[in-house]
Amino acid sequence: MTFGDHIREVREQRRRESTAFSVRQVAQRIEVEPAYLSKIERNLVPPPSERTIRRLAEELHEDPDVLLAMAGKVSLDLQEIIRRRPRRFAELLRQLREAPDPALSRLVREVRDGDW
Amino acid sequence: MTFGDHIREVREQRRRESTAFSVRQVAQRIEVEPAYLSKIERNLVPPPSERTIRRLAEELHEDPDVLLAMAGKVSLDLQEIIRRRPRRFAELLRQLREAPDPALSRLVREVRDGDW
DNA sequence: TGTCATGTGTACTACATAGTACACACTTGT
DNA sequence: ACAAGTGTGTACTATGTAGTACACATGACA
Repeated sequence: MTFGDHIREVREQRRRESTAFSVRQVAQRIEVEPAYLSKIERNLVPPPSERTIRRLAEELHEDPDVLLAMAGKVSLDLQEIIRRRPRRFAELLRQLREAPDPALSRLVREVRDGDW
Repeated sequence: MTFGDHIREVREQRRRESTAFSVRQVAQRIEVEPAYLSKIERNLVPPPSERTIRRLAEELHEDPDVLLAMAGKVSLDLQEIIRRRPRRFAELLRQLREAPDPALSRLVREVRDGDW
C-alpha cells in the first residue's frame, strides 16, 4: 500500500465520524492546498515533505515515523542521532537488519529498562 | 571541520607518499570533473552525492559512514533498515541518543557476540 | 624554452523537490 | 432553485541537488 492510499483510507475513516475530515478541511489545517492533498492521496505526486507528513500524522493520529517510512523517508532527528556517532550506529543497525522481530523488540525493551 | 576540509587534508596526506593523488588524478578515478572536486575541497559547493562520497571513501581509504556523516547524510542502506521497521528502530535510536559512548560500544559488542 | 600537468574561476545545465493558484463540475442541504 | 461545500484537472513556479565544460594562469622539468 502506498503512502497516498493509506492517507486516503485513514482520512475517510475519520470522516465517517466527524465531517471535519474532508480533503479541503484537512488541507486547510495542515496548511497545504486542497488540490495538492488530493493529488497526494491519489499518488499523482510523490509524498510530501517531512514537515507536511508530520502535520498529517498529528491531524490523523498516526505515528509519524511510520508515515515517514511509507513515504520512503527517515525522520531527520533519527538521522541526526546516527550522524553524531556514525560508526557505532552503522554497525548496530547492520547487525540488527536481519534480527527477528521478537528479538529486536526484546532488545528495545531491555535498553529501555536499563537491563544492560 | 567541514567535509571539504577533511577531504583536502586526507588527499594531501596521501599525496606526500604517492604523487597519484593530485586533484586531477583523484577526480578522474572517481569520475568527476577536477574543477568540481576542487570546489568540494574548498567548500564552494555542498558535499557531493552519496555515490561520489563512496568513491572518495574507497579512493582515500576512509570510512564511508563517517564521510557521509560529515556531509550531513546517512547511508541509504541504513535508512532502508529503519524504514522496514520504523517503530522499533525509532524507539531504539532515541533511547540510545544520550547513551554514553562506552555503553553504546558495549551494546554493539554484545549484540555482535549474540549475548542477548 | 617549450611542454606538460596542476589547481581553479566562470558559466551553464538537467533533474528533482515541494509545492501554489485558479477554474471547473458535481452534490447537497434549505 | 441556489448557495455552499466538495474533489479534482491544468498550468505554473521557486528552490535545491549534483554536477559538466572550458578557459586560464602558474609552476615544474627536461
